[in-house]
Amino acid sequence: MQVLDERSKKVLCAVVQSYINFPDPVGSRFVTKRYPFGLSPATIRNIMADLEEMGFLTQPHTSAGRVPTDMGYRFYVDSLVAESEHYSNFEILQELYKRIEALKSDIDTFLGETTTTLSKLSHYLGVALSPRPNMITLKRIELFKYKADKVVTILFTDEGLIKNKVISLGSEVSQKDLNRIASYLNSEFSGHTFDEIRLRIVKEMSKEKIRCESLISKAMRICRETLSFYHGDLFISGLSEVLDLPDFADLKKIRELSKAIEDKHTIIKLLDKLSERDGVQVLIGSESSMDEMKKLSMVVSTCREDDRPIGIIGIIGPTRMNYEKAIYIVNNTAKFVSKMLTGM
Amino acid sequence: MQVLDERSKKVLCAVVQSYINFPDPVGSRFVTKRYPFGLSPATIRNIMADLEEMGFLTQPHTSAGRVPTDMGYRFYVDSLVAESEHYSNFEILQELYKRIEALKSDIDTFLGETTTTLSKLSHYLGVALSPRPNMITLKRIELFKYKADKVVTILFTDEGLIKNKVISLGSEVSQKDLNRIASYLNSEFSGHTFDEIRLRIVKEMSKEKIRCESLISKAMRICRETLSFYHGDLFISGLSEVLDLPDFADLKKIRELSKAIEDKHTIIKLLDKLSERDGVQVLIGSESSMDEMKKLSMVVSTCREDDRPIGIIGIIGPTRMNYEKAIYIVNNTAKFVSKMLTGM
DNA sequence: TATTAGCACTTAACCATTGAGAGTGCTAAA
DNA sequence: TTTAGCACTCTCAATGGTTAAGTGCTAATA
Repeated sequence: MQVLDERSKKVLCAVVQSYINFPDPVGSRFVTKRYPFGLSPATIRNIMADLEEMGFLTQPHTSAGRVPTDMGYRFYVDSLVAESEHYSNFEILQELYKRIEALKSDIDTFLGETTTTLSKLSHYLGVALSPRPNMITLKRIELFKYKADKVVTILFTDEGLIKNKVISLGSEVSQKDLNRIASYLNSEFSGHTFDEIRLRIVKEMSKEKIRCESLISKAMRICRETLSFYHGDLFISGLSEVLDLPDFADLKKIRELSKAIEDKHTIIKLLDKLSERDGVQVLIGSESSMDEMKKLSMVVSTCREDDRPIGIIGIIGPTRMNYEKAIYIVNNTAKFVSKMLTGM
Repeated sequence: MQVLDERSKKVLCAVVQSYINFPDPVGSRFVTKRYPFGLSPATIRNIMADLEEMGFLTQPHTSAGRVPTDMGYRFYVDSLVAESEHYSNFEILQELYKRIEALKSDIDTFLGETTTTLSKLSHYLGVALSPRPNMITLKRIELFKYKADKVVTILFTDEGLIKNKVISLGSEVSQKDLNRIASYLNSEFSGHTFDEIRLRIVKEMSKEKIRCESLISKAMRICRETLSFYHGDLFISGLSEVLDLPDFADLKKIRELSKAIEDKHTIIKLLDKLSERDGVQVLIGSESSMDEMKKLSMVVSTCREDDRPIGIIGIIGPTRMNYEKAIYIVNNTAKFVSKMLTGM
């Protein structure tokens, strides 16, 4: 790929910025007016034609202005990061602190509320994903007898996540036995990740198969069932925010979006992949190589308590997104949430 | 209000039914074709004019067919109930059983999944509301020390709802003290509804104010905080289903709907009101006297375990809803869920 | 040689007009 | 009391002409 000279870069960024602020294809004349480079529309036209040839811009139709491609957005975002954080907005921070500080509940509702905060601040979709089974470590498990043959299991994790689940055993078990089972499970599995535990259980169970009704095999069954459903919860909110955007003026786009939201699967997969790296990450449109996300971008960041990742939060919006603001919000929210959780 | 003769009733129901099946204003000619009453279009026209005068039908414009008003739908629904359950659809039931039977978790996820089942079956919005604080009775409370000055409280209720919450105390408390607090709370509050407990706490605390740091006052604070957040959870799903309906072809309507969904408050209030009565209930459009619901109808039913209401489930759709099918689905789902929970 | 002014060309968006189609209300006949 | 006939109303889709915006190209210019 050819390298861009300084002037082309400036024009490209101007086009992207202008389009982000105002959802109409931007023309050469408009650029000269708004960004006084000291060049005439004709020159800008030439530059824009080059940029189009290189794949940074496109025209919706012959006689319209230009619109950034995903590649164009990518260039813009990268150059944003390069000149680090110019953007700052004290009001947003204040609002953020106010909203998040008020929440002191379990991690799940905390993450849920964080997404609404993100969406309110950004006017895009707020998302959050609690830790995946390979990242989450068991702290303690408690078992309670509950009606006839049912057992309530409660999982405490190092990440501050608490999960409960009702399990139906085939036969009745006394609370005393449950206590023994629980202490066995705690001694065996405390400190291990869910994935590790699952693996161990599979191994143990094949060994244990012979003495089928032993307490251990019951313990294994309980533990397996408890963990089986856990896959990390996805929180999304703010649909009504994005519906006001001109990008979703089209019914078809709204349908796509709501399908993507309801499916969750795709988004979880993406977030999961993104959670491997640290810091704020931006994924633009087709970069995700998911068809459902073709017209959507994500700005995400992992939250950590000390060194432990306790979830990933972010924003989903149209590719024509205010990346600067989104990055600012996500970055600060992630930092703030991390701090809150560490202190919590 | 005038009383309808048999013929008018039939015509009215024909119009409503036809409009439900096919979202175009229905004309006199169409009625004669589809519903062979042995009457000519002209006669039907006269009848329809009468029905319009009485408020059962309207015309979108002079030369269009007629469309039911909320009153028209109401008449139709009432006459449906009168001739009891004609409708039956074995496939739906099978699908229902298959979907719901697979779920054996805690009530919350159970209700959540039930809403998606409802929406998938009906192609409308599925909703569910867990019991309100005045209906839910505490079975047991457990307290665990969790990191520094934090306490995890776990509520067991008779309804099968298990809730947990992290509470930050100002000062550190030993697990031993927590155990004492828990057993105190259990002996005091077990068997009472959340609302009753809240009331009791307020009273006790004003009494207790003098001995501020006593264990009892700590217990009260913990219990109050635990209960304070509980207001019954609302589950909604199936937005992408309703977006395919012609009733929501308009962007403005979608916005309204998504605002209503996100607000939750309105819907909770409505469901709450509806949960007082038993059996399937239908609320049509403006009958709710909520502006947000002007164009929406609800079909709901309470679920009970034995005698105890354990939530309310239902369907939200456009006023032009297939009430017969919706009633059928809601009714059977409620019954089935109740049975599942009782057996669970 | 790089930039710019000028101009012809393209296209979407807007507007008014038109005609077809559907359905009504009214009147007079059966 | 019901029905056939007819004039009237209104929406919807198609049509065509006009406008405005923006381009690409060419020739002139600094």
